[in-house]
Amino acid sequence: MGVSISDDHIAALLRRNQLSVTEGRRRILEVFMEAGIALSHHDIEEKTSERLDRVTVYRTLQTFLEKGIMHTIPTTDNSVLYALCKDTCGAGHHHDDHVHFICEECGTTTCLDGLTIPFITLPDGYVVSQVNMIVNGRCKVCAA
Amino acid sequence: MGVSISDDHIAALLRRNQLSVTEGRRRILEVFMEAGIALSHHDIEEKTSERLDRVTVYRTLQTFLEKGIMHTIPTTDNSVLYALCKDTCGAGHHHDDHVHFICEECGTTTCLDGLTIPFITLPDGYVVSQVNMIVNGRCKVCAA
DNA sequence: ACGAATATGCAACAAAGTTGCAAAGAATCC
DNA sequence: GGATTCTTTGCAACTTTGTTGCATATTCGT
Repeated sequence: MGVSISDDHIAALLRRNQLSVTEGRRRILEVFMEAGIALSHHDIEEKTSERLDRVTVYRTLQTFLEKGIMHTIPTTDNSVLYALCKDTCGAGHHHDDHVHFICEECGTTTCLDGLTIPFITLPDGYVVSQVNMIVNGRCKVCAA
Repeated sequence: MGVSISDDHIAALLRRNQLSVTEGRRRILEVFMEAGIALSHHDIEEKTSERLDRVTVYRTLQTFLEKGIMHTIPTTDNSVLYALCKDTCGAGHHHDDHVHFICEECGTTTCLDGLTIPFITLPDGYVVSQVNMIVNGRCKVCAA
């Protein structure tokens, strides 16, 4: 089996973050890149089952979060969503300042990368480290 | 045991929302009013255990959400948080447009009622129904 | 105070997430 | 390229979280 260009890209991404290149990590990153939207743990399990153990998926996502390869997206219901970070994100410094959109109809969550979260001023004494903005509604496809 | 003023207030709140006044509902609302901050299901179980069944807590919170007595707050980790709505909220029309603050140090989540979420314009085709804004950082007490 | 309607607790279950450990797989060094 | 070392994976067992059906208890209207 040959290694395609995007496989190389994935391998490079992993090595850049001091992670060994394994089949499981490759597969999970592929799933995210193909999907292009934010995915829940459950989504990932479905798309990789018969290949990866539940526990492996948990641990891999945890690792990706720590390395800053992915970030989580808060949702109004219980589910935690994971999404790939832009290349400009590193382990320490996240540039995760874009708006997230969750469609009530089709359920997909997209990163609105072009839309920066507006700056807000908190009451005295509060120190801000991260701001999240989640918009619920109907997406381009469903609202049409 | 006499009925205090705040008990009366709680009873009135329940009746206003077409809910019968029960010991469990009273207790849960009391817990929230005493706490003054957003609580997870787990928090509530702890503070009401020996009195209320797990299932009752789940069902009561669900009911409060439906009636608009409470709202949920999204968090970057898994947990779902519940908070009392302002009196101006009703079942249909939520005025839940304030910023939520989660302290990384003490873990408390507060509703910054005075801080309204700034208006944003989404790309063409998107229909907005709700906007959430969650700020992570250090609260007044912990940052001092 | 009585009867209808609703809420509660229990039990059993389903789903989600965690931990320890042995085996398999990657990376390193020669 | 092959052995060694370190990391990752899968399995099993478990904890936590959330759900459902049903009998009992509680609330509310009259």
